[in-house]
Amino acid sequence: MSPSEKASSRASRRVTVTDLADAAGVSRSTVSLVLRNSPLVKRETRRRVEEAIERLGYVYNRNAANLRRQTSDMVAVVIHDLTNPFFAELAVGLEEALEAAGYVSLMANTGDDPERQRRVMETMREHGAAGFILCPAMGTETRQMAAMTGWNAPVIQVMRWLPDTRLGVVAPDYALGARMAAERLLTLGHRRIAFLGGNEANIATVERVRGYRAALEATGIAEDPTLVVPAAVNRGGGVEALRTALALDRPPTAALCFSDVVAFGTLDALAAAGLAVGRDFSVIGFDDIAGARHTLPPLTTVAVYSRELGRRSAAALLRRIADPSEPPEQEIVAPSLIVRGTCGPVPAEA
Amino acid sequence: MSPSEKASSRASRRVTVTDLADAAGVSRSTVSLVLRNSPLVKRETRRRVEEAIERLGYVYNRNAANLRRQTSDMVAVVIHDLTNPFFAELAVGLEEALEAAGYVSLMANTGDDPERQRRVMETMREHGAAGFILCPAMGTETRQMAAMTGWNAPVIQVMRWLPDTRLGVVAPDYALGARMAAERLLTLGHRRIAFLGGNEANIATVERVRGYRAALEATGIAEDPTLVVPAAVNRGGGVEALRTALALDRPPTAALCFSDVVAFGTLDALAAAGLAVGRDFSVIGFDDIAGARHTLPPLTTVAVYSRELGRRSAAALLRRIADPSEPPEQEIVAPSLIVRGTCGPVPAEA
DNA sequence: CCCGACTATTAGATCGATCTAATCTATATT
DNA sequence: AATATAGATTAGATCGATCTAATAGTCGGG
Repeated sequence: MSPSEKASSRASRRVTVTDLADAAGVSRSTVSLVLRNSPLVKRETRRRVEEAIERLGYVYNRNAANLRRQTSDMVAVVIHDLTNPFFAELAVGLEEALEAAGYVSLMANTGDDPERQRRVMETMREHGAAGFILCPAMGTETRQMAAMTGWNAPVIQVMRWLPDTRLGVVAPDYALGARMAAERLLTLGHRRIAFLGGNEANIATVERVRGYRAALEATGIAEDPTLVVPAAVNRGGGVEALRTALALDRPPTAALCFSDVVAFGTLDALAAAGLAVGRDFSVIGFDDIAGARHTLPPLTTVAVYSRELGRRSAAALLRRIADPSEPPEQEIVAPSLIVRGTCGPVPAEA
Repeated sequence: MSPSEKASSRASRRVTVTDLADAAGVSRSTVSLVLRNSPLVKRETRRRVEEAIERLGYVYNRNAANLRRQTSDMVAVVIHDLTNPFFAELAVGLEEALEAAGYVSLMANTGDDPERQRRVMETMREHGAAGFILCPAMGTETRQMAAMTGWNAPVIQVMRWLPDTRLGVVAPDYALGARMAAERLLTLGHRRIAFLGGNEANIATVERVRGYRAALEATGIAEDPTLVVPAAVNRGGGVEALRTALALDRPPTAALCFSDVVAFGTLDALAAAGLAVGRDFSVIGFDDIAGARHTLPPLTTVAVYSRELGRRSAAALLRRIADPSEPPEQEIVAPSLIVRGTCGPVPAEA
């Protein structure tokens, strides 16, 4: 192993199969067979090649191999906001499952910028990504999504989706989650229930509101559009939305929030208004992020299991990569209601 | 140009420069010049080639180009925990800067598993990553890091680093941050100050404790080892550490926490113990994550600007990719103290 | 001693782009 | 008219691996 010192110290050309072939006294073909663990090669020959690999410090070139084999072991993961813990969990679940399956992740954060999204997806396509996992940026045009169906790689939308395309989808059943949450509040006697946060341009809001309305309707409660208060999906949005709701002529006694983060803001604003959460006013969040169990009182919320959704979308993509003829599926996963301490019966004087 | 039609309608083989050359009636070389925007080609010729690109739906193959040019436009980003908002911000800053520079990010989450880290780094190396950004998993062996210096691609450690290697580092000045925080508490009259959370196997803890000790020593305060309470760097760890500290014979009147998340737990535990934060007990966090301004009272903390650190580490890596002879730098960035509401003068009766 | 049936190995083409060095016009210079 | 110069294009080798089809070598059966 001492002669190898020289080779590794020279920072020159990289070591290739040809070098290995020369060093081991065999052909490139044989080296290639060894690299791919073919049973065709004789024990002793394999040993010689492996010794050369070790001695010369050979590094396999996956890009060259993929080029020749017309395959790819890269998957594109395009998320709109990784700093949102909900999507960070998703990304981690995705990457974990892809790595386990032998794929490597090309990851990008679009910051909800459709133009940047278009750019990175194009670049990843030029890199020969075997498939795409996409959480579409707000404002993504239908045309752009439709164009992707022409690509020869499968695309799975996660968490958000555009309604009119024939691409795969993996997402929580937002409508069901919202419905379960609203039903909980109805059971507790609440009749004026607000929906706080979100934006009807976003499918995730549309679906949640749909579930919320369905629950009210099933109980025979007349719809009051003023109770649906759009707002930014961050903590500040929650503060603002609650203030708006409380200022109504007939204010609500409970609120269903777009997300846990929005619910945090709502709790802040309730504290500021001197209202006791769970007694004077009830709140339910959405997502069940890590912080949800630590609010005071702990937040009742709808768990969507984003890490698990990451694993499932990876699995769905891998299925379609393995068999492109498989039709795209819409996998809508049921969430569950996590009852903690922010909900109580409707206050007496109401 | 009509015989080419057949090729595009068959969903079979991908379109290559050769197809474009045939369609435009020029050679592959000329097509290649057009693709790279060379000024050598005549206006009219370029037009013909571009028309063919459009018509045949050509997709550039970056891997093939990189193979031939012996270059790479991929950078490896290996983070130990993306679900930690502090690191998520880092990753977003990194990816943003890399994308702007024309690179694509191979991203992986190691979950603090050194073996998984080794595996993904090896895979990314085989993909020909032009450089590596690594936040080393806890328990990473020095040997493994040393091996990377033999790779022909630059490696930058971020946020955490192993002390004995000659790789680049970009990180906050944890010692300075902790020192500033401790000095703040000393100025307010506190004499018994605890350090809560972290683990001395982690350089980030070692450094913070060093800064904390330096501040005490400069004020002539004798060191009390019982006041340094190791704990998990999550919310539960903060709860536990504070309880331990309060149970001491001579309990502290203030605490410097390993991170904001630990500080959140500390605030939880203080509330549970019936102590008023900022009056009975003072707390300072570390990181300044998004939730820090929303605690009650808002958390005084040390801001490390992780997104900016992401940009800087990307810049440092790109410099070394551009000029490999450039020596690795250690870029230790000064943080700043963000004074909010969790600190007050030392209570009278103490 | 030849033939078929294995086992182990290999020469050479190939994946999709780029690069080098050469070729071929057309125009300007002497 | 011959030559130099610049502009536009191209043939063919090349990057690092893999694949196909062919070739040696070995052995037993007839």
